[in-house]
Amino acid sequence: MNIADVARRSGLPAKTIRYYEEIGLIRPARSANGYRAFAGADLHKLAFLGRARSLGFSIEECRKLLALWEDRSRASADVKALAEAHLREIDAKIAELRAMRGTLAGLVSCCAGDDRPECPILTDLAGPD
Amino acid sequence: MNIADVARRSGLPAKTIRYYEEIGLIRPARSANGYRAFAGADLHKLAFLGRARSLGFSIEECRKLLALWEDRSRASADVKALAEAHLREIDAKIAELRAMRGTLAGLVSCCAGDDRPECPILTDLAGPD
DNA sequence: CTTGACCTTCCCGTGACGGGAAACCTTATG
DNA sequence: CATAAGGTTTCCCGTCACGGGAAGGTCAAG
Repeated sequence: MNIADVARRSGLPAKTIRYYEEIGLIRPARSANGYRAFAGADLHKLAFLGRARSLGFSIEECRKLLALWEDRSRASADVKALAEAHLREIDAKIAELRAMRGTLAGLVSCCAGDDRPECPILTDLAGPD
Repeated sequence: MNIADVARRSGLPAKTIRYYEEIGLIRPARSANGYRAFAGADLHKLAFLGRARSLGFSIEECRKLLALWEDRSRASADVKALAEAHLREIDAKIAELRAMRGTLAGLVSCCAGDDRPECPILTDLAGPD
């Protein structure tokens, strides 16, 4: 399989696949002409990576997940710990965004939104004076 | 005021303040010795920027907010539109994170988390086979 | 006069790629 | 057989919003 096939089948852009090779997540073979020659296992890994990334795991977390996946003597506790740590990161981000959202929504609801210059959003950003 | 004073009073790191000057958000005067000489207006702008950034506005959005703040003939509708657009971005991010969280929490709850290798998290990431 | 605390600019690194150039390879068509 | 079109390679720069750290100038205190 050439890179375009793998890109189509994995749903990842060719650029991303080359990047993943560069940082050592995959090691596709090479054909005589220098083209990357992807095997089924490479495709499977890329699909795995795509799904892990879509759940918000960082590249380094994906690297660990991939290692666990390939380690048949893994303990599921290690995978679960990784996932739970990521879950806590997600929760922290959601909490931060919700706090922003709350403040901003309050300001927006106070703003007339007409052609006059008075604006509680700017007044708040300008701070207490 | 030197940069350390402004950093302390605005809550922004000196590095950030220099960066904001570099990209044209502020234009502090210079003393004879080459040091930045911040006026009250500069400090006020930096505090404004710090608050806008803490609400998640991008640098370019902050630039627009700053321009609106300094434009006494602004229409509050313009500010409100900017804030509402940002609110929609925040909502989109929250929705994306909540979707991730939902999927991941489901997988985590199915994982035994013991020393056996069987792990539904990895099985799911590996895809339908 | 020296020490130490400031300040300056400059350059590299982050994360996870995307865009685009220059050059090579393959396949289809005339 | 020549050529055109499309696929592939590497390489390098740009993103966003700074942070780290080096090399060197400045200032106030002892």
